[in-house]
This record gives sequence, structure tokens and C-alpha cells, in this order.
Amino acid sequence: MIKLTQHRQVILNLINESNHHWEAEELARALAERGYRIGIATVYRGLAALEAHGLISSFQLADRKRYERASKAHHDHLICTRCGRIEEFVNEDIEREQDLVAAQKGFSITGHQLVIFGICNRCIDKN
Amino acid sequence: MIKLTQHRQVILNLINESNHHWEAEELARALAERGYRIGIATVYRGLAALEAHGLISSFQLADRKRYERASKAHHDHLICTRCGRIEEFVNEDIEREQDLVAAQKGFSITGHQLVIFGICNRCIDKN
DNA sequence: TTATCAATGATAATGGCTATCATTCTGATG
DNA sequence: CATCAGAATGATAGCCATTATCATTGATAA
Ligand SMILES: [Mn+2]
Ligand SMILES: [Mn+2]
Ligand SMILES: [Zn+2]
Ligand SMILES: [Zn+2]
Repeated sequence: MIKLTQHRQVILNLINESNHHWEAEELARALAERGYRIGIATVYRGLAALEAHGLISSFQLADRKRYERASKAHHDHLICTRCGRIEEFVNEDIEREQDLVAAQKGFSITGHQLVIFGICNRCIDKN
Repeated sequence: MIKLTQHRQVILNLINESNHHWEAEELARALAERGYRIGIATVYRGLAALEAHGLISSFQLADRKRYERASKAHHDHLICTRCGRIEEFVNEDIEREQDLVAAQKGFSITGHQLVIFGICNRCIDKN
């Protein structure tokens, strides 16, 4: 079992109390703002440990990893390439078709990552 | 128009003559094996230039970019996490559903990336 | 209390990629 | 040709997210 140290608990709480997709440095900044003095290496290690034990989940976006609550059903992401806004969605048809594709190709599917890129309505309205 | 120097032509040929998803260092190695002495920076710059002009295409996989022929219709990828084998697929249902999802969320879709992870049949048979 | 072992923090190292800059090519132009 | 300008190249330094190292601190159990 994972040892939920104070530091890790704080990290976990921050993630659990939000609906945000955190990157490591951003989370470290948020912790610092709240008065916690946690080394950046500890943040990275804490995130890895929490994820390894299923307490949070993550996905790789471009060059950085994003962390979010694990207490959500599986979903994929829509990202506005203008403002960075991230929306979540679930589409059963897509999920089902992916299973079919994998079966057709003789793959035993273990996961997938789908990211849709676009410009969100807020950004479009700004024009 | 892009200047197709000898170096860039060689890089382009290698990619076009294969069905491979090349990473930059791997391609540099292949070039060296064939007797071409091309600096690694030139390989990176050549790949970027070729892609910028639509002569090759790429997608980001984990921490490295993969380059492939541009002379293929849009497709997504299935990756064996055991042996690294990459298969391609096209699924019109998935493509259509993505458009719907984007529309529902008010996004003007510009692209997507779908990677399915799994264990390929060759790897499964080895057990 | 003591021994053990994990967690932490500061910081060095890693790895893919880009920037810099001096040098080499290329391809008009006179 | 000779010259010149701009692009391409190569060696290498720099960048940046993340991981590794290692000395120190902390928690737990005997
Ligand atoms: Mn999410
Ligand atoms: Mn492909
Ligand atoms: Zn936006
Ligand atoms: Zn395989």
C-alpha cells in the first residue's frame, strides 16, 4: 500500500478538489501559493506514486503530463489550441469501434488515447 | 517552395520507400548505415522542413515524434506496447463521431490524435 | 532508544529537440 | 569566370520536462 504522507495527501486533495488537468509545475506553484513548501522532486515523485496506486490518473499532452482525479469514469479530451481549455467527453460508439478495430488487427487492447484539437466557442466568439 | 537539397532528398526517399514510422535518431542511424554523413541537426531541420511543406507527416508518440510518408490518407495508429509494432487503421464511424462530439461541445475541430495501445497477435503467440 | 527503511530536498543528469554561429553551398548577376 | 547574398549545414551549446543521485530527515517497529 502507498504511504499517504502529508505531502502526498496535500497533492491528492488539491487534485481531488478540482476538476482541473494539472501539470506538475503548475501544481507545485499552487501548493506554494497555499503555503506548502514541497520540493519539486517530491511533487513529481508524489504524482507518480499516487498514479501508480490508482489514486489519480494522467495523460500525456504534447510534452507534458497532465494529472486529474481518478474518481471519474473513463473519458477522452477536447483541447482548444488557442486558450488551452480542456473539455471532457465520452462516446460509446467510439469506444466500441476501437474495440472492433483492435480485434480486427489482432490486438489485445489495453488502452487508448484520443485527443481532439480545435478552437472552442469562447475563442471563436472573440473574433 | 522548399529547396530539396541532396540531404533532404535522401531523407525524403528513405521515408517514402518505407512504410515505417521513423523517429529522428533512428532515421539518422539508417542514413549513416547507408553511407550518408548528415549531421543530426540537419536531420531534425530537414524533417521539420519536409513536414512544413507537406512532403511527410508526423505524430507525437510519448516523448518522440514519428515521421511517415505523407502519401497516405488520414489514418490512426495501433501500437503494441510489447514490441513497438505499429499498425494503421481508418474507421469512418470514429471520424464521424469525433465531428459530432466537437460540434456538441462548441469546438471548431482542427484535428485529432487517436492511438490504441495493446499487445499484438505476434507477441501474444509467443506465450 | 535504536535500527531500519522510506521520504524528502537540492541539485546533477538525461534525452529529445532547438538555437547559435561559423563555415560551406548554391545559384543568380555582371 | 568572379562576386555576392542568402540558404543550408555541422558542431555544439542551450532548453526544458522529468528522473537519478545522495545526503539528510522522518516514521515505524522491535
Ligand atoms: Mn479529464
Ligand atoms: Mn501511420
Ligand atoms: Zn479556447
Ligand atoms: Zn507486439
